[in-house]
Amino acid sequence: MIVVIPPFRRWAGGSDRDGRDRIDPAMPETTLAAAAIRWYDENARDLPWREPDVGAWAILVSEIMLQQTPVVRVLPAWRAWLSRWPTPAALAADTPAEAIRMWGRLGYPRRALRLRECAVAIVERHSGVVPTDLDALLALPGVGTYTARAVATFAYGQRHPVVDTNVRRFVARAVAGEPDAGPATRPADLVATEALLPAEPVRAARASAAFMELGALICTARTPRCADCPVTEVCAWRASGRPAPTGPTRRPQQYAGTDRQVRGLLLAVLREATGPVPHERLDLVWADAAQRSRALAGLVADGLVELVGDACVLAGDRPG
DNA sequence: TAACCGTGGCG
DNA sequence: TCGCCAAGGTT
Repeated sequence: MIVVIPPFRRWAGGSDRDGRDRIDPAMPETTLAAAAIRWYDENARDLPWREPDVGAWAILVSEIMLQQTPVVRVLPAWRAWLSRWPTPAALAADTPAEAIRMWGRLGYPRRALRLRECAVAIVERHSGVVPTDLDALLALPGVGTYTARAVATFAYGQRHPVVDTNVRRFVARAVAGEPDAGPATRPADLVATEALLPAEPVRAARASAAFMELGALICTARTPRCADCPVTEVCAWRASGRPAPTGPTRRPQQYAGTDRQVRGLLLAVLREATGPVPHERLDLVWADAAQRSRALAGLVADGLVELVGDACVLAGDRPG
């Protein structure tokens, strides 16, 4: 396996004179981490899942909810969810339908289903305690590379690179000098971010939180606030004159007129309903019958909806 | 790898 | 107005 030494190693360790090619545990933490943490100490948002006494379950719930969903919309949903289901066991004992209802309009309702499956798995495999092991976390439904590392890091203080879209963008700019990150997280992104982390685990966790916060508040996708950035002195993107993205811009995902919109409309009706919803009621939400039935079939296949005779209910809802 | 999977707010 | 974006995961 060929290991490519990224150019930021030139200054990542604070010294490049010995030409070292691997991270020395005793090496002082990176310029980026130190500056980011200093900034984070003064500028971090007061988000409830960052409070010191918050448990792993609450952090896991926040991470799932925050997938592709802005913080402001997650805040009330997170409070309501944990108030109702303070433990994995509590959620595991309830129906998918209630989880889907509680999810409200956060979007991507399959996450509600997976979060409940996650709770079931935690009860069955881990005695109701969110596992600490990275591989055990990765094995949970709805938990991928980012979420597993985020929980292991922020809930348990382990030292892992935590790479979300904010961190990818921040590292792509500050370290690689690129105007934006690639569309998906790659192993190389984990390697590049890991190289920036302080050696001490709890401080590494703080660095990860700081990188994420910088990406969310300063090193934003559209209009980066470089004037307020704590690492602007060492930012490779700024040093090269903030070049604009060159390659083909990936087209944004479509929504209007797609099956996803129809699924959303159908599920909104079922969420509000107290009993089984006749097909005639669902017919009202979308004119195209073929697309309507395709969307409904998708909801059923995903386990969000069940057919009860000539009507529909959220999965697990009692027909009567 | 790329398409699929919601929803709402903002520039 | 409407394209773009928001703490991804799954297939």
